[in-house]
Amino acid sequence: MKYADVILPLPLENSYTYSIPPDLEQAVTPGCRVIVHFGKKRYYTAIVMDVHERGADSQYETKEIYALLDATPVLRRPQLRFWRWIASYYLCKLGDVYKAALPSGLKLESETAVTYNEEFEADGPLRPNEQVVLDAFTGVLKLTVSELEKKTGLRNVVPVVASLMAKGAVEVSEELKRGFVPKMQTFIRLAEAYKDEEKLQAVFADFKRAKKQEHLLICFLELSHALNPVLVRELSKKELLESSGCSPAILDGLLKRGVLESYEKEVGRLQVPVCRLQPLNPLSAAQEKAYGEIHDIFREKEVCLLHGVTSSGKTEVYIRLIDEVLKMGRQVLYMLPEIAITTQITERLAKLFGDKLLVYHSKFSDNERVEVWNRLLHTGEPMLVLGVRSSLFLPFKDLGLIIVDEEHENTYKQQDPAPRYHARNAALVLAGMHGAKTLLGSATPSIDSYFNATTGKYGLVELTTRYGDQLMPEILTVDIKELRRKKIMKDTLFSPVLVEKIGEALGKGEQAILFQNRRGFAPVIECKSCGWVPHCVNCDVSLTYHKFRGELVCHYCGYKIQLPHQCPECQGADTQSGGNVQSGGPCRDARPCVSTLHTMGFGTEMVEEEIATLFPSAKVERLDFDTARTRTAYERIIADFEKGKTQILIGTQMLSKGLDFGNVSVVGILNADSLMNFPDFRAHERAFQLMVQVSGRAGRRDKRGTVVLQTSQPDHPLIRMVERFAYKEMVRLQLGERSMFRYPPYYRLIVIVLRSRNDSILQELSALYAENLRRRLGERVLGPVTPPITRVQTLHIRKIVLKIEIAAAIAPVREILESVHTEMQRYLPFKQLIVHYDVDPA
DNA sequence: AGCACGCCGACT
DNA sequence: GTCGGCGTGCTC
Repeated sequence: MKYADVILPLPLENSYTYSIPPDLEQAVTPGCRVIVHFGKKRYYTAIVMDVHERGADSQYETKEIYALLDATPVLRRPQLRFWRWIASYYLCKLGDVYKAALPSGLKLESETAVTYNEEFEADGPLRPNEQVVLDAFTGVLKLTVSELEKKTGLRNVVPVVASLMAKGAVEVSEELKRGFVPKMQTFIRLAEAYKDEEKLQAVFADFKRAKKQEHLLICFLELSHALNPVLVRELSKKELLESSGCSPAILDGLLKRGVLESYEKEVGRLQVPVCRLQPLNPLSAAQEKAYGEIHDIFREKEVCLLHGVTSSGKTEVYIRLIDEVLKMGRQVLYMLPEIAITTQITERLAKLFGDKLLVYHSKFSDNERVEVWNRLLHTGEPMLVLGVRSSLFLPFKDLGLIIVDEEHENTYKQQDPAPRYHARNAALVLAGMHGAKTLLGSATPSIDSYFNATTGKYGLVELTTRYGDQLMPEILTVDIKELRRKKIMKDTLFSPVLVEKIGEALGKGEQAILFQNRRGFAPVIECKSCGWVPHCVNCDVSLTYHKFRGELVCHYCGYKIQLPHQCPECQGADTQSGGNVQSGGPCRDARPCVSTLHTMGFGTEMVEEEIATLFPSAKVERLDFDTARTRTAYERIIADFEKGKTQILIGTQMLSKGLDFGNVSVVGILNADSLMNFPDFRAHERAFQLMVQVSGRAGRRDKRGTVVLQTSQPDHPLIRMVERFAYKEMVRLQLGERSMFRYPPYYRLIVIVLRSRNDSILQELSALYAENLRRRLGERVLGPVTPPITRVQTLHIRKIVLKIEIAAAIAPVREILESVHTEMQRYLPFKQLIVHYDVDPA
């Protein structure tokens, strides 16, 4: 008897052993997907890790593998090694990695389906809920439990279904959700019998009045070259009907005559390659030099950091390297942060690399992602994958190069569900497993990478001139505190300079970008009579006012309510008291003339509203999470701005990601303070990166751009450094602080996040937890601390921070963490805590 | 993660 | 007295 150890897509510690049915003994191999029954009901897609003959000796009863999904493994051998590394370094379960790694089209799960029994007649009165569930079956016989819950609006239909089943009204079964569905298309071919010219002549002679059919057949012969064995090609039904202009009825006539035949064929969803590939652009002298240096560095080092100012043409250098690696017959992974993968870059690469290019992106459909996966799995060809974080998990064969563009982007760190991995750092490990080189690129490298590059761990290459010797933009810092004091900026978000510069730009047919890293209309509203502020019921945050939708929304959990007509606390009494606004900014009545509610602070929606009144004739658009929900919406906004359909683009940090616009002469940073003043050791690094990246959007081929930087701390050292694009100075200053306060890159941070619904248990046990850790790790343990946002989704949060010497091995630390965790489980209320680790938090 | 078992409050 | 709330433990 053979057994397979499998891993399940669940956060479980261990692998599970199933017996292999005799007829599958040969076929089940590591890396294959199998369907297994796990628990009382559910079926899951599991991955075979190991096949062996021991087993059966243990306490539990071994179940049999239910089905084998793959004739050949869906994973390549090194991938499992990579999964194991992620799980061990980022302190999570292998099942978490599995869940993140496979596109969901490859992870079929079972779901309970409920079938209505048509013969059912109630022999007694049904309870109201039972009737509601049965009523959902009008017109359909079968529904899944989740469909039923949606349709009935009931929170928990399972018990109702159970009682209906007992009465014989319904039956339930476990069914696998549909996974990957191949895309089929109908094609048309000439029937075998008519491949002979004479026979075909006879058909034409026979057409008589059927002129349309005759026309269609001629079209078919022309398009398909069916009679020429050299040129013959497959012709889809769609193409035939479109180019001939005939209706399906006419084709049916020919099909009935038996002259033509139709057949179904699987077609790919992946982009159709452009017909002719373009040659590579020649590199500028500076690019050529950088390219040469990278080459030299790769002779001795595994990693190279390319620090190239915005518009220096880093992409051209990448393209040259990609081309070279592909020509050596190896594969390339080109990673970008999620929102930077636009049609711009995709088209550019498609023109150069044609069908060697694969794009892997969360906004692609799941079927498309499975196709990319399968394509890589079944080919050893050199391929270029343009992808996001999760593309690290694709089944590469022999990677030669990984490019991590915009390497400083913190979206490379996965935040919420485990595995909380950093794709840039994980890329280095993956590259190591393939013997590949890694190129990190950024205009504002992360301090960590820059540190590694200057201390010799990585190579460093700099591109200091912008393409075409375009100048860096001029930065005009505006003291908004002063302007407010002088009542010049009393009730507006825009300083006079900014308004003037925008006006000038519009006058010359140029464009402007306005940056405010906060979406919605205002982050807070307040009753100016009684001071009431609406808060989220689940989280410890104020609700953000979204004027467009008339809602108050929680940006942490999505909870939303309608904007109340008046203050629910005081009903808007005492309207005359005139407000207790302390903040410097302008404020608006959330419901003018009606209530005492007014706004505090501002987001992109308010910027949009005010700009529309200042420049009524300009076409304005907003680019943020709310307007760019889908790929098409996002790309439309970008495309409209590129084409000049829009003159002013307002947005959050979505604007800062590697977009190149040719006609932007003004960039406004509306409030730099909100970027700098938040409690995180990386706040200044990030603020600098954001401001420099956004500023980099200003400037045109022939003209220096202008950035208006509004802040209430114009003398802040960080602002001064942004003005001069003094990257190295910023790094030096930050490194001083980091080393003094034991932060990365000198120390490795591991955060233990403890959450609980019960705050007092959380307080007590987190202190105990930290104490236990301190006993083993001493001064390296900080906290527990309560984060600035103390409660998210009804869970209170505390954090314990570990600062580990960078040279220390992680394995002993992991052992200590594990043993302390086990120790903690002795305390019974510990079960009420949800604990996870965040290694190298972003 | 599900799902079942098991123990306590508000209803028939 | 039950229905059903969710705390706790297990799944090869």
